Formats: sequence, structure tokens, C-alpha cells
Amino acid sequence: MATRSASSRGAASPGRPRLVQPKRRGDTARDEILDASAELFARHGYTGTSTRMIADAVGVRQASLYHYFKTKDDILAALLATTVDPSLDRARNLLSADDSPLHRLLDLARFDVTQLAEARWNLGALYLLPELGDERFAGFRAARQELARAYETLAAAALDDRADTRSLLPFRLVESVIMMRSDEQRGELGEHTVAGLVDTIVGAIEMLLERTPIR
Amino acid sequence: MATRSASSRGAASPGRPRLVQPKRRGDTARDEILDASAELFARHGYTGTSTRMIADAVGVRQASLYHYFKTKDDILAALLATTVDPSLDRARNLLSADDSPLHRLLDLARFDVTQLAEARWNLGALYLLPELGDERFAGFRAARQELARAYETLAAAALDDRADTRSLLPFRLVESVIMMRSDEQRGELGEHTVAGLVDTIVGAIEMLLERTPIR
DNA sequence: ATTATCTATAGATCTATAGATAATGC
DNA sequence: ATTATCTATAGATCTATAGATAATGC
Repeated sequence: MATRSASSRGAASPGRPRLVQPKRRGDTARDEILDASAELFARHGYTGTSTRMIADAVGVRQASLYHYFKTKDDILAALLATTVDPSLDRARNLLSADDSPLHRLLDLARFDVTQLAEARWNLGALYLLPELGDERFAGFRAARQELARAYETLAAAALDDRADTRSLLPFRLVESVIMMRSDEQRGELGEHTVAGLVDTIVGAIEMLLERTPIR
Repeated sequence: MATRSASSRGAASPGRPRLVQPKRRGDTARDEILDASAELFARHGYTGTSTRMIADAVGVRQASLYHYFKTKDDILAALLATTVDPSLDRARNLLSADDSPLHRLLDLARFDVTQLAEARWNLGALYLLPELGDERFAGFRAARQELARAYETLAAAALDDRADTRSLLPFRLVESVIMMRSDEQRGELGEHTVAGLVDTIVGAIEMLLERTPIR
């Protein structure tokens, strides 16, 4: 596996030169591949994106991808990890912090909504790919499940009732950013500022948990 | 295009006989194809499902599908229409009904959550397919957008404030059933009864809209 | 005659591997 | 010697079309 790529411009690098100049973001060839894949997977779906499309977007030959990733699945797994790992990190820290459960939950939600809304590509849309059920993505699924459980745990504590089913909803409200962006890409829904979206969703979670049920 | 299929068992039908017995639900060959496609698209995704897989699941030869659908896209378009058309129907009726906005919104939400939760296959997961951005699915997108607008209109009326961004959320809360089912398929989240899910989500919408904002 | 199926296949992919080549680094 | 790329290709698909065949219906 490689570390440096031809794309660290100026400083010459080992290896046969590319036929065309680098055109994607990223300091290493691996990062360029991930950047291109993220855009293409988000635009055309996973199975709808061929390794040739990725290679063309990066500016290398199709076979060259396999110097950095053993299979196409490995590219997807690496991308998914970048979306969930930072959230999971924060969730773990918050679980053992000592602020009130509600405050910690809202902090996590604010972080995730911001990240989902600001990410360059709407990779969250890939979470619904049936392919993710496969063994090869077990790592990602475990991480995402742990994140969902963190939301539920904090929400149940804020409600002071482990059986209150409202504790399922904060995670889903946060995820709804994915659906909104997916619709927006197609130009169907109005524009939201990121800050407005954060306020709306975090505010909704607050209303949902802070008050006692109606009946 | 055809009407009756070999699958109306007993009564003999015109056309060359199939090699194997019908095995899918549906009174017509077209319905059998849609039933098989729904399961396969939900399990393996759209591009991940080949026309051969569909044909095998139905029990006909791959080429025979093209007697009923001009392209693979047409199969997907037909399936998507079955998921959104009933909801849109009800939404249109409710928009011109004369109950209170909140009651009408909750009625629509109850209907949709039930439908999303009880459907044999979780076709909602297909809504995030990037392929849907294509021209060919413009009909589906228009229908779904009209449904989303109906939710927003009723919510804004219930809030008595057209600018309150909370009006975006009821539709998204209803859709979260899709994400929940998608995670459940992979055995990751607890079981919910349909009735429990309806109560949780409809209750959340009610709490969200009935009360005045906290600050 | 009409219909629903079948067989056969064209032409266009697609992923992954094998091995050559052209750089740098020691 | 090591690395990153390249060329070439095997083998397995995949969608859609053309046209034959085997039923019923008139």
C-alpha cells in the first residue's frame, strides 16, 4: 500500500508518472480516489458507479485503483467510515461526560446535523443501500448501531423513562437531513441554511423530550 | 400489452405455456413481475438486481419481461407509483376536507406510517436512489413532492404560521419509518409493533405542533 | 389471428488480475 | 530496490431485440 502520491505537486515522487494531472482534492492518491468516489456514489449510487468512472474522475487508469483498494467494496467501506467515525467519537465522549443528559443529547445532535448538512457530498444516502447488509460492511454497521444506541441512551435518560418510545426519534430526526438533502439535490425542496436546519431539528428534539406527554 | 396471464390457474390461457409454475403473488404476469421486483429491489437495490434475477424469481425467461415492460426503468417507475399514489390520493382529499388542520395532518400521518410499516417490502428505501433524479422518474418525483407539500401546508395551517420551519418535520418523521425498517432488516434495532410505531410518530408530530415554541 | 411465452444472441459493459514500464531512493 | 503507474485482457456479466413456437379464440 502507498502513502505519497504523484499529486503532492512540485516534489517529484517515485513511480511511473500519470498520464494526466491530478484533478481531485486530497494529498494522497488514496484521498483523491475517495473524493471522486464520494461524489460519484452520491450522484449515481454504488452499483451505478463503475470503477472506470472513478478512475476517469481521478485521472488514472481503471486498474490503478487496485493499487490502493483491494476491491470496490473496500472503497465504499472506507468512505462510510469517514462519515460515522467522528460522530461516534463524540458520542462516546459525551456518554461519559457529566452535563445533563438533555444537554449532551442536543450537543450530539447539533454536531451531527451540522456534519450531515455541510458534508461536500450527501453520503448518508448510501446508508440505505441494501448492499450494506453484507458481511463486508459489518464494521460500519456496528459503528452506526453504537451511535444510534448512544442517542437512545441519552434520550431515555433525559426522559427519565427507559420505556418511553420517544427515545427512538432524536436519531431519526437528525438523519432526516439526509432525506432533505436527497430531495434538494433534485431541486425539489426549498433552501435551508445550515444554521436554520440545526435550529429546527435541535429545537424539535428539545420540544419532544422536555415536555410531558399530552395524554 | 397483456391483461391475463398463465397464472390465473385452472382456466387455460392463450400464449405459449411457461416452463415452470407461477410462484409469485398477483393475478396477472405483470403483477407477478412487480411482486418479484419489489422484493429484489428492496433486498439488493435497483442496479444490484438484474433482469435475469427478476425473471428467475417469477419463473419465466429473462426476455419475457419485455413483453410487459419496455425497460427495466419502467418496472421501477411502476413500483414507485404504487407506493405514493394511495397517499397522494388521501392527501388531496384531506386538503379540501373541513376538519381542523391538525386533525387532517395526523390522519394523513397515521395513514402513511401504517402503510410504510406494513408494506410487504421496504420500497421506501428506493426513494434515495440517485437514479430517481433522472428524467424518466419525473412523474414519481412530482407526486412525492406534492405529498410533501401537502404535509407542509397542513402543518403550517396547524401552526398558524407559514414561516415556522417546524412545518418541514412531520413529513420527515413519517419517512423515518423507512430508515427504521432498513435498519431492522439487518437485525440491528429492536422490534416495534405497527401500532406502537404509529402512536410514537403521530404523537411526536402532535407534540411538535400543538405547543408553542420554548423560547 | 392473437397472445404469451420461448430460444438465441448482439453489443456493451464490468471487476479484477498479470505483468511491463518509468519514476525515485539507496 | 521500491514504488506507482501503465497496457492488455480474461471471464463474467447485463439489457434489449429478433424471431420462433405453442397455446387459445374466432
